[in-house]
Amino acid sequence: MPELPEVEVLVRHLAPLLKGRTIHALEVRRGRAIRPDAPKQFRRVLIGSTFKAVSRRGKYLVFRLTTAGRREEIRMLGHLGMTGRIYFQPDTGKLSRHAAVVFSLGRTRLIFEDVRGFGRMTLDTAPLSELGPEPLDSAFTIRHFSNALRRSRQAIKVRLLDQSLVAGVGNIYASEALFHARLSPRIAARRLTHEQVKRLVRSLRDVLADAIKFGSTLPLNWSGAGRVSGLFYYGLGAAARESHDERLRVYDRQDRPCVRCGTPVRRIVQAGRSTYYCPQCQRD
DNA sequence: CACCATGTTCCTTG
DNA sequence: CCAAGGAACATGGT
Repeated sequence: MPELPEVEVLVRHLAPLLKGRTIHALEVRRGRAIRPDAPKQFRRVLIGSTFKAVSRRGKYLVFRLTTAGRREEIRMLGHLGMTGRIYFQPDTGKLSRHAAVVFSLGRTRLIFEDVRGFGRMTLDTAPLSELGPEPLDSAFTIRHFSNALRRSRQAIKVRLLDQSLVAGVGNIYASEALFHARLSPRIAARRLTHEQVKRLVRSLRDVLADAIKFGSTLPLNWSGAGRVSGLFYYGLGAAARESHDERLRVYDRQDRPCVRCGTPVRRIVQAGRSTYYCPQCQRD
């Protein structure tokens, strides 16, 4: 599911539904899913508390809760890893095989499900302090970005995945933003000109904002019952699936024609991850 | 069987 | 000390 736009769309979905709901019971079915927390402590803190708000920071979901008789609010983080999903289910429904954490909220329950198990939920908020600026915030400036890039010989594509540089960009949108900016993924970060950095900042914003807009209009099946389809990991109808596939302009399009010039899209591996780009539009 | 997958963290090497 | 590369984590799809 999980890059900034997908998490943002999920947060917008969850926030109004969770607000005011109280956790009556909580089952940790896979201990790894709440690392580094201990299940006992995790349950003790959360049972009886009430959701106040849900927001996003980078790829993290930030849940704020309060408990009667407790002054400070509780913050719980959610990270979806590669295959995490969060959804509501009637209390009587059949639990998914990969349901890792189950929050009972009365007649419904909130499920954190994760096939591969790279995601997690935790009361440890330390990871937030490691994150760079939000790419869609005004605090993410060309000046700041340019300074941060100047210190690295690493390829720009690889740098974009560093969450301390800018928060929320993942493997898909890194390729998409570079294609949009017509920049080669292989250029060393420090070699980017001021003009190129400017273009990249704009492209990151455009690509991410478009994806959020697109995801917000998709008829997603939030129940968790639908089959996984595409980035949003929630069921889509056939028509929606088609438009979803066409939304990405280079990612996962190896050997297919570039949507701009027709040159076959190339796939390379950088830092162990696939990068897709058009060798014609994105020259070194 | 082989290879690939939206992410992060830890270990090693230079 | 830092930067960079690679393996590990775990499961499923093609």
